[in-house]
Amino acid sequence: MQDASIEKNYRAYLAGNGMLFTKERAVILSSVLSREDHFSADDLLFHMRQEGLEVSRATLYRNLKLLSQANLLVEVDFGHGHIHYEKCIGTAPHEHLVCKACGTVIEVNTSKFSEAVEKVATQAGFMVDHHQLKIFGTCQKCQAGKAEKTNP
Amino acid sequence: MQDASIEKNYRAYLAGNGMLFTKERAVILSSVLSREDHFSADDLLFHMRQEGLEVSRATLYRNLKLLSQANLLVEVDFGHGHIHYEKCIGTAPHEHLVCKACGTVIEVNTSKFSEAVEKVATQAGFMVDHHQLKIFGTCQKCQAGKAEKTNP
DNA sequence: TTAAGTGCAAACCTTTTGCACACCC
DNA sequence: GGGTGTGCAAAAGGTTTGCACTTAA
Repeated sequence: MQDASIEKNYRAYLAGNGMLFTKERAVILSSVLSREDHFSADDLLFHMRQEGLEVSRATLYRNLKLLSQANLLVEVDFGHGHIHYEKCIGTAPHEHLVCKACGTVIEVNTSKFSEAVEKVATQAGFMVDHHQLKIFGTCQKCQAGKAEKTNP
Repeated sequence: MQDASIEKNYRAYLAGNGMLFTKERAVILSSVLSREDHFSADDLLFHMRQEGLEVSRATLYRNLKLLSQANLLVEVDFGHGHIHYEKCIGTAPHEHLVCKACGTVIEVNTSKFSEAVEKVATQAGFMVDHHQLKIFGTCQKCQAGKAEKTNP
């Protein structure tokens, strides 16, 4: 889906819920759509400020929550002490490998799990919205003892 | 594994790292081992106090982290704003279904995923320690519209 | 004896909230 | 115009930390 049509959908979502499409929402939406990685609220704020786009921290948090509710973002937690966000649209289904030694998050493209997830949940009468598989362990670099600690 | 032998292992782990086996550590270990569910630091503290077992909050946090490092606990995050802990030993492999409406966490016993997880990770040169699959959606009760909001 | 651990209280950090003002439709 | 959103600053809530005191080995 193109960004323009995502914005159109978002406007419709907002209107349908009696909410306004403000300039702050426009700016936040386009900043979010421009990111390919997973990011924290702080990351995003930092990058927005670098580009001269000013929104308050409170507004950003309020809107990240809203975008999650609108299914444009998912919240992910890598145990780094804060929430990470990830675009839903234009992102291939993938899972995360989290290195306990250096903190790196590796994405693995796979759709194998999705059907298994669906099956298991359905057996419990559960209606699936989305899932998160996180695999914790040690990345290749750290196994070789040559990674520098990053803390994304 | 019996609790006694777990304690023995833990003592060995501590000794091997130049750490002491204090009475606080003994009390926390046995409290943790007595729990079958997932619990927050605060849950545990509350229950310990009900049983007249006093440790300070700081000590509890320090020791929960230590128990995780010793692979006796895993940290899980259900997006409830705080970490949950879960015993590693004596717990069947299972995954979590988290209801977005009422917050309930349902456990689903399955070992199907483990081999798939292993395979995917190995292809990325990743050494698996443990994994967490969380499935977000709506539980049966909430689909029927008859759940009262709990926030575990 | 002495290095390691504990308790306390204060600090931290991310996220949320109350309120007055601003803005979208 | 009227209700929705924003910014600010303060609060909240879970978790961590500095420091003096205690304790295991």
